[in-house]
Formats: sequence, C-alpha cells, structure tokens
Amino acid sequence: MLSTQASDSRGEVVNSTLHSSSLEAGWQRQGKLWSNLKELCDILHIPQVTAHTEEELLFQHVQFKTGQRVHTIGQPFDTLYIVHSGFLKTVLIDEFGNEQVLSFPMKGDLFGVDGIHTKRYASEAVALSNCDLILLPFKKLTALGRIHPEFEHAMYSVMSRELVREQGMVSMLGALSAEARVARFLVNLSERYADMGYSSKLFNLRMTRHEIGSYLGLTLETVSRTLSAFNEIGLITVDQRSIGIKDAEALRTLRRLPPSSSRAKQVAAKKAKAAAAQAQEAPAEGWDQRASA
Amino acid sequence: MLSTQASDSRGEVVNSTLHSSSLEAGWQRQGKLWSNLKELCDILHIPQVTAHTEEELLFQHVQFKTGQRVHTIGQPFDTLYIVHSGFLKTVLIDEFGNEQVLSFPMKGDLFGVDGIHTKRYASEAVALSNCDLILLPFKKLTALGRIHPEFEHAMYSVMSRELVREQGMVSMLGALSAEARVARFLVNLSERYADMGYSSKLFNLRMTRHEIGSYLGLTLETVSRTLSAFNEIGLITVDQRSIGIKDAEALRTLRRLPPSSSRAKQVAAKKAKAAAAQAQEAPAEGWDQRASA
DNA sequence: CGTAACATTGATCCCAATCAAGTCCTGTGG
DNA sequence: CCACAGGACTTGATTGGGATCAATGTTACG
Repeated sequence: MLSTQASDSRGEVVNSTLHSSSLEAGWQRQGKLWSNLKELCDILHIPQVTAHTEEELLFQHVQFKTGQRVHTIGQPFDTLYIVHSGFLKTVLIDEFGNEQVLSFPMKGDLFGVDGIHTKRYASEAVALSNCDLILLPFKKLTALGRIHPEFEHAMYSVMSRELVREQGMVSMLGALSAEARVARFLVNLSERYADMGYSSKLFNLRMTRHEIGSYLGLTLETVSRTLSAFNEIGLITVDQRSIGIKDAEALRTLRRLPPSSSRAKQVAAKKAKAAAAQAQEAPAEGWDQRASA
Repeated sequence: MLSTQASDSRGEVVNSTLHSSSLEAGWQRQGKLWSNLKELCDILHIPQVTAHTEEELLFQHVQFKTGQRVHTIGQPFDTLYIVHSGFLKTVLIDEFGNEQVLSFPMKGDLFGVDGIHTKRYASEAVALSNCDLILLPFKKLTALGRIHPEFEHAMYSVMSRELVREQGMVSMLGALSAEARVARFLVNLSERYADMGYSSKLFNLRMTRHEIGSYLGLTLETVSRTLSAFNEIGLITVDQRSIGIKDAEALRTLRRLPPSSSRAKQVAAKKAKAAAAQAQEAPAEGWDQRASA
C-alpha cells in the first residue's frame, strides 16, 4: 500500500520523513552506551545546564526488546528511565490481573517516577518496540540537583508536566465521549510524532486496539468502531496499525457530548457534522461543534 | 459561631472525636501566622529534617474563607500550598465553563504543583470551608532542598505520591462501575479522616453531590442514587451531608463490573450481595466479590 | 501452511445520563 | 419570627451510548 518496498518492517517505513528511523539506526549499531548531561537535557527538552566543569558525568543506556519488561510493580525502586528511542507502555495491574494502561512513553519521556514515594514501582513498564533507554539513578538525580540548580528545577518541571498530563487524562475520562477520546488520542499522537521529527500526518500505531481502549477507558470494539467511523467521515484513513490524519482540525475540535450541563443541541451538531462531511460544503450557519452557550 | 453547638454549623459537630475542630479553634485565634520547618514536616508526614541550624526559616500562613479562590487557571505560579486546616477542591475548567473536579485537598495535602511546569497554574483551587494554608514559595523550596537533602527527597516523594494518586484516579475512571467509584470514594474519605484524627465512621461531606459526581466522572443523580442504594443495603447511613460508614469492608471489596475481560458471574455476585445484605448470613460458598479466576 | 493474535463488524443488552418533578435545607429580608 | 427564594438533594421515567456477546476477516509468525 505504501509503494513497492512495503512488504517488510512496515512499522518504520511509514514514517517517510526519515528513510530510516533513529531507532533502527541506533539498533544497527546496537545503541549508544552512554550519554552526557548535555544530551540528557536535549532529550528532555530542558534548557542547557551550564556544566561549569564538563565533568565525567555519564548516563548509562540500556536496551530492551519488544515485549520485555523494564520494571514490574512492587520491584524496589532506585532509578528513573528516559526514553532515547522506542515505544513503551506503563500499566497498572489490578487484583484480577486486568491491565490498565497509564501512558505510552516515547522519545523524551521520563517514567518510573511513581516509584519514588513508596520506594517501589507502582506500575509496570513494557517495551512495545525495541527500546533504548537512559538510566537516571535517583541518587544521581538528587546529587545533580544540588550541584546544578537549573537541573533541579528542570526535574521538578518534568514531574509537574507528568502531573498535568495525568490531570488531562482524568478530565478526559471523566467528561468526554468515546469519539472525543479517540480523536484526542490521535491528535496527541500526531503532535508527539511531529515533536520527534516524524510525520504528523501518517504514522503507525505501536499499540493494539485493546491497549488503546484500556488507555482511554473504552473497549477495543469501541475503539475499532470509532476509527472506522472517522475513516468513513473522512477525518482519517485507517489500515490496521497505519493511521493517516486527514482533518486534524476536525479531530481537535471534536468535543464532548453534554457532560452534565451545556444542554442538548450537540446531537444536532453531530448529525450536521456527519452530513457536512458527505455534502462537501459548510452549512450556511453556526453549526460548529463548539457549544452555543 | 461554635457556641452551644448543634443548632448551627453542623459541618463540624458530627466529627465527635474532637469537640472543637482544629480548624475552628484556629479560626478563633484567627489562624497561625507562621510555621517553622519542623511543623511543616509534621503536616506533610515526612521524616523530621535535621535542622542543624534552628534557623529563622518560617513559613507564612494565609486564611481563606469558604468559597474564596486560592488561585486561578493561568495565574502566574510562584508558590505551592500546604493545607494546615480546612477543605478545598481543585478544578479544571474547560472552554465552555464546565468544571472538572480533580482533587479535594485537606490537611497535609500539597497543591499547586501543576504550576511548576508552565509557570502558570493549570488548575483552580477553591476553599470548601474556611481554610488555613501554609505558603511554600517554590524558590524557597528549591533553596531548602539544596541545604537539606532529606527535604529535597521528601518533596520529590510528595510529588510522586500525587502522581500515584492521579494514576489511581485514572484507573478508577477507566475501569470501575459507578457503585465501585462511590464506594471507593467513601472509603478513601473515611481513611483520610482517620489520618486527620477524626472519626472514620461518621463524618460530613464538605462537597456537593455535583462536585462528587464531577470528581468521579458521574452525574449528581447517580451519586445520590448510589448513596441511597448503599443506605438501603446497610453499608452506610446517609443524611444529607452526614455519612455513617457501617460496613467498610464491603465498601472496600465492592468491585468493578467486568471491564473487558474477567467474564460474567459478576452479575450473580451482585445479586447475591444484595440478597445477603437482607438475609443477614453468609452464603454457604465462595460467592464473594473477588473474581473466580 | 496452519495457528494464534489482532482487527472488524453486527446484534443485543444494560448502566448511567438525561429529563422531570418534587422535597428539604439554608439564608435573607420583611 | 416567618415567608420566601434558591440551591441542594432525592426519586422516578425514559433514553441512548458504549459494553458485551458473537462471528468473521486479516496479518504475523514458527
């Protein structure tokens, strides 16, 4: 479907902005073994730490293969992880063995933070692709923070960012419809790919429908159906794991169905939306998804 | 306003373990104005910081009256807040003015952390009762962290705790039934009251049904109905804002309805539960809410 | 090539949202 | 002190979105 060489390793080939993803390139040389502080800050998108003494501070890398677990629930905590390349999921597992996906860490993301409080990881991290991770021992982090105030600030900032992200998730789960959740999920993914230098318009999902559903508080059937529906309306194209974003703006502005207040009219808007997608022209008047109030 | 009690200010009187809550006592003397580092650590439940120099490090208090806003979304961030006494809510407000309750901070809780990342508060904090808050300027926090390693560690720990809490919320919203959410909410509240030295068996809700619903991703009607149902089954007593916990264990073990896997049988268990509550004797065999698998 | 995991699609059911009264509390002003 | 207004809560009737159950199609992989 994507030109001639489509047969193998379709996972990477779709991100056409890079003929060979850094992940695979990295793996061909079996990944870096060490990063210095400057590289660490780059990856995390935090302002350069003025390393007065270009000290011998190095951070070890570790590689994980698809399916491998980075850490498990209850395992003693001592280090944080930063994704250098690859894709992972973090999950909570309840008393019956049901998985609840919490996040999909990718390049530049920090995870393992939930272990600080109880000295044991509260979640489990699993590689969804081959991964190259940077180890950040917590001891080293705190020591570093004492030497470089900007670094300390940056770490607080990154943790704060995580918290804000979780708040967004709570808000989404609490108030948005299935359609809106999936739409947001796609937009977020798209933006993250863009940040990483990949195409934001065409990419491959690294996770299953089941995992997406768990992440969004939906069943895999609903996820599948919703993707199909978006496809029919022309918002996206779907072919298994391959997603093409056709109308990012529509996805972005797709909103909740009345969460409690903000009375009806939404239904009308939804029907109008579908209708408008078929008849390819904007209705005369304010039918937009934004609430009338 | 405390006075001959009973007739007025029913809010406090139910917590009978303390004839006069620290909140009101505090208010009679108009609240403390300053706390030292030791008191701060006490409140936060973190190990005593060995203050080598019993320095003149003091932390200012601020008082807020019911309904007042502590900070708003978008407001420039520079300080964190620790609840010394009183009850609050933190909310996200979407583009249509709909509130999403994120948390109900009370004694010992830290909030405002979401402001670190973007330098602006990402949420809004509102006092649900008269409150006495300790100000913790972020600058002072980082400075302190550099002097007292244990304090730095403690701050990371507290932030990690917040993150774990949010994860729990996500998990709950993603996988639990309305009944289970309300049950957990009550159990959590009960435990928090216990931590604060109040009765865990009889307490007053400081928030409306609407706020609880928003927090749990439910409507106020569902919250109300569920409380009524628990009341009928004998798990709790309800009288407006006053809640009595009758069967904490049942509330604690009340579980999800099949989130995706863990096949049926749950229905049977639920009916058995209701039946058992009426006929006050344990069924012969393993009908418990724990999954069969 | 055959099996298993993943995905799509349809049919049906049920939990919780919505809509709608009506009651109870609280505070306010005459 | 009482009347009254408005917010909070309860309860009932109805609806609908998404879960569940089920069958089939597709892709990956040993």
